Amino acid sequence: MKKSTLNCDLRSCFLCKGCLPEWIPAISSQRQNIVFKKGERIFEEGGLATGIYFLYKGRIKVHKSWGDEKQLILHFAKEGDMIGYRGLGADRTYPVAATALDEVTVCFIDIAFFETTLQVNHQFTYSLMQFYANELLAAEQRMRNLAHMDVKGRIAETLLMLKDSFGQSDSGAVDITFSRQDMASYSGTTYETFFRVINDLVKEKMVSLNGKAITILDEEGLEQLIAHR
Amino acid sequence: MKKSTLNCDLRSCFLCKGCLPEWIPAISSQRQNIVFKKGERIFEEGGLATGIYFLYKGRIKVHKSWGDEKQLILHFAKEGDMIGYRGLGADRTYPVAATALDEVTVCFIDIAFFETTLQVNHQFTYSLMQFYANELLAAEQRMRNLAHMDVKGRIAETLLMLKDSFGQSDSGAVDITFSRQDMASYSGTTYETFFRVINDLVKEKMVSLNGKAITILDEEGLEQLIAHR
DNA sequence: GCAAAAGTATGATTTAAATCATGTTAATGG
DNA sequence: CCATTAACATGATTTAAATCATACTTTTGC
Repeated sequence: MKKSTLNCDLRSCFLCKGCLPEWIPAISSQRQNIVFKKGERIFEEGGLATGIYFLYKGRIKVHKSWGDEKQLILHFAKEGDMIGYRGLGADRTYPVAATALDEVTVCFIDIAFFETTLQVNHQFTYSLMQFYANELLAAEQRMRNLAHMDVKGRIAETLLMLKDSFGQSDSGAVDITFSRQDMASYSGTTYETFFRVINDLVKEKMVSLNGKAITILDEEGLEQLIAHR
Repeated sequence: MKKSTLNCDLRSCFLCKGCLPEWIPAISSQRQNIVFKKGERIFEEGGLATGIYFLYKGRIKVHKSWGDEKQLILHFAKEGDMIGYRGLGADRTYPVAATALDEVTVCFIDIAFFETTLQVNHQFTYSLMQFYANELLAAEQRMRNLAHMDVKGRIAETLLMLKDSFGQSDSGAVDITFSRQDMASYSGTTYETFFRVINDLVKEKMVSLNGKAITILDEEGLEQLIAHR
């Protein structure tokens, strides 16, 4: 973690897009651009919530752990995404941890300033409320999936989600490059099981492997694995 | 479902407590008090979101189904609670269903009026945002539990949650009276497994049974089942 | 440039929990 | 009030997925 030389453009993140134009200078004077190295922890689960982060460059995983071995990845964040917003809940601690997956540049907004922003920008507060509402929907959907969908379905869902958010490589194919470990943790399974299921999917010609990358061949097929049987 | 003769008191629900006093007359003229019979569906999963409900009397379960057999209960609501707020998300349909567990009286607020309320009552919008944030936290906690905690732990958690929200019977003991089916669906397991685990807990003297009711004897013990091992 | 660590690959074994099967008891609506 | 359905109880069986064990391969920090 170190101060960045690169400053964000004050217009591509959720915060800057949602605020009154008059408020942008205030943001500009308060924001701190910070760089994290690959693998570095941005904040810890249970740690004091000091502020909100807007991701300017790179990828971050947001996760919650069980014991010290198992973790569930809740979210993969990319450019433009906001993280740390879970710290706005009841007890002002982060209920999750966040780790950089690449070298990452973030814009940090102090929690006190963020709250002032909410008081001043009513429309932004409304957008944030809607944002939370949608996150809640998604979380409950995944809750149901963890409870009732089988692993294969959950992995199919993970692949499609990753394709939608991170897909489209330069080659035109929909390549996905996260570690199997992380993709398994997002799916709520072990990496051994993840690996086996991916092998099945390759046999069934729904995906193909080129080195690390997983390429989706049959989106329809994957969607059918998700439908309740 | 029928119109209620009984009207709510305009001060005990989340809406009335969070709004400007000047807005209460507007609420009063817009609200509709409705009664649902035990077992009646208040709204359907996937149905068009028409408004928000505030529970004035009785209990409601909020659930999401998988196929037509399995369901996951997301929330048990009681007097003062708000339901239907998940319909405020992206596509204006309820992502969950709600069913009356007793005879229930609700106060229904039309979605258009609710949105006007949000525009007028900034502090209420802020409270609602915080409410969602806390729900999100809780949902993600449960997601992790479904992924990594064993059934016994999840059932212990369910019992403690029910005790906190619904406990305290007249006898002073912490009695819980929901159907085993529903408690199992909340825990993310089958009722057979739920039953077996409850038997174990009885043997271990952590709970006791008096007819339908489950009484918690050893809260500490249950909490230990939740701690990650 | 090399060593240690992190990630990947794969088969064998175990286990937790779901499913199946069957009987009993309790609700509730016609 | 009786009948039909829903909820409860319990043992036997199956199965999906985790765990264990072992080997290989790729990173990356010193």
